[in-house]
Amino acid sequence: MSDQPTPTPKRILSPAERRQRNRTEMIEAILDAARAVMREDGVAALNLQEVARRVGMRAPSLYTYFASKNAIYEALYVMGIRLYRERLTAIIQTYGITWEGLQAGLTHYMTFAKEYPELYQLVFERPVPGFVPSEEGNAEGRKLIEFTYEHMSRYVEAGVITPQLPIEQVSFLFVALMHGLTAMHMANEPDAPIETSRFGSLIPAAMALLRAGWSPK
Amino acid sequence: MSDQPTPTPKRILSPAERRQRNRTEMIEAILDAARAVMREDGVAALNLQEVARRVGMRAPSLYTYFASKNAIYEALYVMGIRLYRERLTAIIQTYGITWEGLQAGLTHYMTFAKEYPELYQLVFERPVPGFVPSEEGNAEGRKLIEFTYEHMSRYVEAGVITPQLPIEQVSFLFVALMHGLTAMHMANEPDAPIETSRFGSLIPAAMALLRAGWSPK
DNA sequence: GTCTATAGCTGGATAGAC
DNA sequence: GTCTATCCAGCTATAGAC
Repeated sequence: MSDQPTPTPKRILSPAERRQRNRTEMIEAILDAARAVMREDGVAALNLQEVARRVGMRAPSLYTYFASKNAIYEALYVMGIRLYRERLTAIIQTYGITWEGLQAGLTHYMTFAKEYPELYQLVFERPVPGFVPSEEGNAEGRKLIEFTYEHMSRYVEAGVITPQLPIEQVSFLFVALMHGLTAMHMANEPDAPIETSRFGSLIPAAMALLRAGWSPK
Repeated sequence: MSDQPTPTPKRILSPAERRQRNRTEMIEAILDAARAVMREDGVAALNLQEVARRVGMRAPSLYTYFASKNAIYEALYVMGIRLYRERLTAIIQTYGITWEGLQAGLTHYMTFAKEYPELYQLVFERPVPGFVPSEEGNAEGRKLIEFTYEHMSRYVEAGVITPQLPIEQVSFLFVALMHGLTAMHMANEPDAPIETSRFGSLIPAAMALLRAGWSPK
């Protein structure tokens, strides 16, 4: 036996695995291209021929990877929800259940819209007439709503905010305020940095006002 | 001379005037049909052949009245802004500059979205990729913004609200909150009566909270 | 898996007869 | 002013050769 330490060998992929890997990469490339088109021309203006051109193939070849145009929307819808939730989870872990954490969590809504406008619109608006997420997509959506609600509850339980309204209503008001500020931000100065933008800079003010309203001591 | 009192005669319209009247009625009929299609299929799904069918003609004939599909969008955009402002003006005149007036004015935003969803979307969202209002349309838009701002200023001057923020920011926060609540209302229960709906019923609560935040005495 | 070819559809807009 | 006929463009999706 050799006393050379056995280096973990780079496992040679089987042909089937290699096919799988290439396929996965292709799917990612297609989704990336689709997102780029949606950003440039609008979510509803997604166009398979343009997507195909960008990944170096012809439109019919896309059907090897996605059953339809709607399947691409669907995949991106689920991706958007998961990405939003992952980022929010990371924020909570960084800040804990604190006033700063609440502010960061709210700011995240606008940040997400700015950084991933195509995913934001797909998840939080109805930009595509006729596109309705499948049951799988809707299940992800419900998970996000539940997550948001639980998230808000933790701030109340921890005493970070002491609202005089049921948590559900508090949650709605926060979401509505962020949704509205985000819409105004994206319509008027989508490229401005959030902290100093006209609408992003209102987030702390809004929070302070709301806190004063809820906990006037 | 006859001592019969001369009844004001129904003035006979000249042929040119009759043509003009018919034309005006036709234009109104076309706009009405277009709004119906937008409501049913989505603003972006407006379709000239369907509009023509509903007013009893063929698509090419529409071009006698409107230069293009975009011209129809444009006309409805301006109509939406004017209608919104007229209704708001009426509300102010009814209530005066009072707390109830402020609430009615805010509620009007959601009411307008519910009653005229196609005009609401056209004016306050960007539902049609590629449609940008002309200079005339934009001028109307600016007038509405200015009107809102002045409207809000009057509540401050009258002492109905005593914000500790610049009026511009107060105005933004109100608009953002209403926009967000309206989006949630229209996405979740567009047919519910506003006063008792999940999101419409939050309007007074939101106002009270905001007032407490601003005027904690 | 990728291609060409094409079906099949929709919809905006124009030309020209009536 | 309204029509028929048509152009033109764009797009999704499928069939079948390679």
